[in-house]
Amino acid sequence: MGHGVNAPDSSTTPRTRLTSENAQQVATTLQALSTPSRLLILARLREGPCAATELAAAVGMEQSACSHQLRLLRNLGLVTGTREGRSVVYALHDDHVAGLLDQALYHVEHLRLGMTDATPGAS
Amino acid sequence: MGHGVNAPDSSTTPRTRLTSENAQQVATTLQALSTPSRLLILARLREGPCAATELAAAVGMEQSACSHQLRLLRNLGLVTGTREGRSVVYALHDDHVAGLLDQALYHVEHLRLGMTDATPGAS
DNA sequence: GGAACACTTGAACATCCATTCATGTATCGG
DNA sequence: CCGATACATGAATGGATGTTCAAGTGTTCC
Repeated sequence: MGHGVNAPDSSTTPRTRLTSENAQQVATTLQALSTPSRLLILARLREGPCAATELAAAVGMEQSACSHQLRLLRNLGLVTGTREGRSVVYALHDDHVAGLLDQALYHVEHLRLGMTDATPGAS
Repeated sequence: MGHGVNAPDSSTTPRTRLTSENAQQVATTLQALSTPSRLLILARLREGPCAATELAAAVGMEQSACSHQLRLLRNLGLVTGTREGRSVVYALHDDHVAGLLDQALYHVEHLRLGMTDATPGAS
């Protein structure tokens, strides 16, 4: 086994039960992964820290738009920004973010295997 | 280890690399987990199959609104609906959905531990 | 057949949200 | 100081989305 973040066995009941109270907050956090731009930003940071401008170029979006999304991700505690000279270097907040990203990609990939069409708007 | 779905070790590079191409589809699927209503629906189904009306009551939303969201979840391949008498019994599509839910809850829970305020709109 | 139950569907509506454009702040070099 | 680079921020805009209301389909029982 690795030394990283270990998620619980999915065959057992999850420790954290979802209630009407925390549902909003969980949804808010997961919404960070619900848009291509943020997903690409996080995926880029998954491979290592990166300055804002370089990051924007890497994911192919305007610097301003990227900055807005980075602010959102920072408010959610998913990424951190550190001033370094004139640059601000961004990075994933901790291993849990990397884990969340990995597992999300893993499961979504396998979910798509059993599907013909995942595009909304189908009859 | 359990017999269920096993996600890859998060300390290794994920098998599925996120690209500009599949980012949209991954985002679309993950968006199913980005709203309290759908999250509650999935969490309820996580504990076993359930008829539509009973499901709506369980998550505290109007039957129509619930049906709309169920349609969305069905189009994404996350849940299945089976006619049974006059009822339509809903269930999670497979173990990957349960796994995705569990791991999402697990990571989000641990992410929130290192935070004071996750509410957007903060200065 | 017809009433009652269970669920779906469509349109209208209000809200939210990601991007763009323009401007503001901060750091470095000269 | 002043310009240039690097980011952040605010307002505006267009598109997506969740809910509600009203009507439609399907099923069971008498």
